[in-house]
Amino acid sequence: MSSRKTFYVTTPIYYVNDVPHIGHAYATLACDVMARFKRLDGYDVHFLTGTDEHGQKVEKAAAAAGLSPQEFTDKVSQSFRDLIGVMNFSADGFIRTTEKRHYAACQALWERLVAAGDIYLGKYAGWYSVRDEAFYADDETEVGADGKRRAGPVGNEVEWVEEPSYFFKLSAWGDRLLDFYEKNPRFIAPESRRNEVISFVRGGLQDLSVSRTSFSWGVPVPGDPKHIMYVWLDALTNYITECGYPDESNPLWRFWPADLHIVGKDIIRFHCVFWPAFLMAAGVATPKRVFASGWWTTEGQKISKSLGNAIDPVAMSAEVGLDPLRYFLLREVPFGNDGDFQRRALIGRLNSDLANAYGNLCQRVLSIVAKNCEGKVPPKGALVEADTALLDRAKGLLAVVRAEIDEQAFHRVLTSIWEVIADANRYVDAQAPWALAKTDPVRRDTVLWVLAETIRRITLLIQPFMPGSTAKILDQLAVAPAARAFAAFDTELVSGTELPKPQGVFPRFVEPAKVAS
RNA sequence: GGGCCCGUAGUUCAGCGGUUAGAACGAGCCGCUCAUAACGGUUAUGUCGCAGGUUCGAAUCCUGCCGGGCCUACCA
Repeated sequence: MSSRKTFYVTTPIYYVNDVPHIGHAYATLACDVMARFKRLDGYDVHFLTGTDEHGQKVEKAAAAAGLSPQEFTDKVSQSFRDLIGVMNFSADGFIRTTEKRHYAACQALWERLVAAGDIYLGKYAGWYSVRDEAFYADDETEVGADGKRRAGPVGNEVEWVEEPSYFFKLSAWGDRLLDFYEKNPRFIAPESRRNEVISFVRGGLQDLSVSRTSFSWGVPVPGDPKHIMYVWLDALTNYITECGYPDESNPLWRFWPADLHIVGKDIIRFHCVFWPAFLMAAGVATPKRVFASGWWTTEGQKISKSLGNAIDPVAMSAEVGLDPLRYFLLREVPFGNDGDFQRRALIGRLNSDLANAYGNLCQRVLSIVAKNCEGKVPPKGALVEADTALLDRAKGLLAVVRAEIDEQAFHRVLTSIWEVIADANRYVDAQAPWALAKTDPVRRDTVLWVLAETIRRITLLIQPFMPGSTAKILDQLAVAPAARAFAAFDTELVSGTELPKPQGVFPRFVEPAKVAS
């Protein structure tokens, strides 16, 4: 029915072995901004997040908690679903790998891979450490003085284990993957990740063991249910399960292939090597782009459970406000880099960028309008050069921001917008509308109109980052909900429109502990 | 061991062959008073990690070294 361009963006599905922290919120936030931006820009958008719930670890964690795996995952999955509300994420779908539809999709994909001749039954053999629950390659082990073979970080004893396993013929896909990367230079970002992946693939690929018989919490292999599918084959499939795979008549199938998978840098290989190989083998279109985000540290330290220094997005947003937190995460660090979460930096951004620059700009302009223009959008008179210069900068922003959004360069988007905010503050000082009030009210009105109009344009563009706060500002400018999409970017505020009483949107943050001195 | 990335003002970073190396935040001084003690103007600080080399010319290219981070597959 719709001929609009589609845009499909996904978060990683989060492993339920962990409770949500700032890292999860960060990846989902980036997707949320992409989704909101594209919706405002007229796209038919689907934004998916969810939870990855299978595997031996979950099985064991559930047992330890005295719950069935299903009860356990129900509980943890819900905490991720709750994060959506807390962070004001605009997810269209939430998928769980324990859903029936997902089993169906995984099994269908498996059968397609078997039919294509890319899966065979073999034997998985290796040095296994019971303590580490992990296999080690030959060269990762060494025989000690006591004649025992050891491996791993703490040198646990290993034994030779063989178990039947299905394999995916990944070794046959190296050249086709390299070719794929070359023809699709935008497939992996940032650049350094792309280099890593290419050098990994150039180094040669081994066949991938894609089934396990050592546990049962997962998707059974069709026709051989003693085998459970390798969790990554299972997990990656979620992106097409959502679109209805294998039923290509499903209305959501229009979204495949995905435009963007945002992932953590730790799972880049699964998304950039295994996933396209599986899809190509099964004859399914490959996603267009995978972007690897970095990690956050806290005040210079790695986030770890033992230090208990994980940033809780719920508590943090309750303290400083949700939108300032969202702004900070995407402004402070170039997306794709690692970042350090410093409280001082967060407060600094909140006060200087939001309260002083943007919030105060809105407030100073709107309060002059309220006091001088009968609370209506002032009349727009003849424009002079200074007026058009500012208006043109604001108008030009949409094209700049579009381009940066498509690169996931969120910090540059915000930098560009804030340059115009600084211009607007300079313009206020230069034009001094409070002085014009006495000498030239007509000119004053035009100046105020130019400012209100500039604020409107800027605010439209900030919506994806701070949806709650920008809605309040647009309310204060009496911009109708229908006029908040980018299709209305090049309309103008209509003089004479009644405006509500202005109210500050970004209060300064003062550290409660700090006593005024 | 192999590979990738990074080291530039107090801080976070931009610049990636060409006049006296930039921005923001923070600091000093001045101005303004519409505004959330907010805004504007202005000043200051850098052996551009170290050492060689290429070049008329290098933060920018090459080599080596020092320091930091990441990847080097089957827990996810």
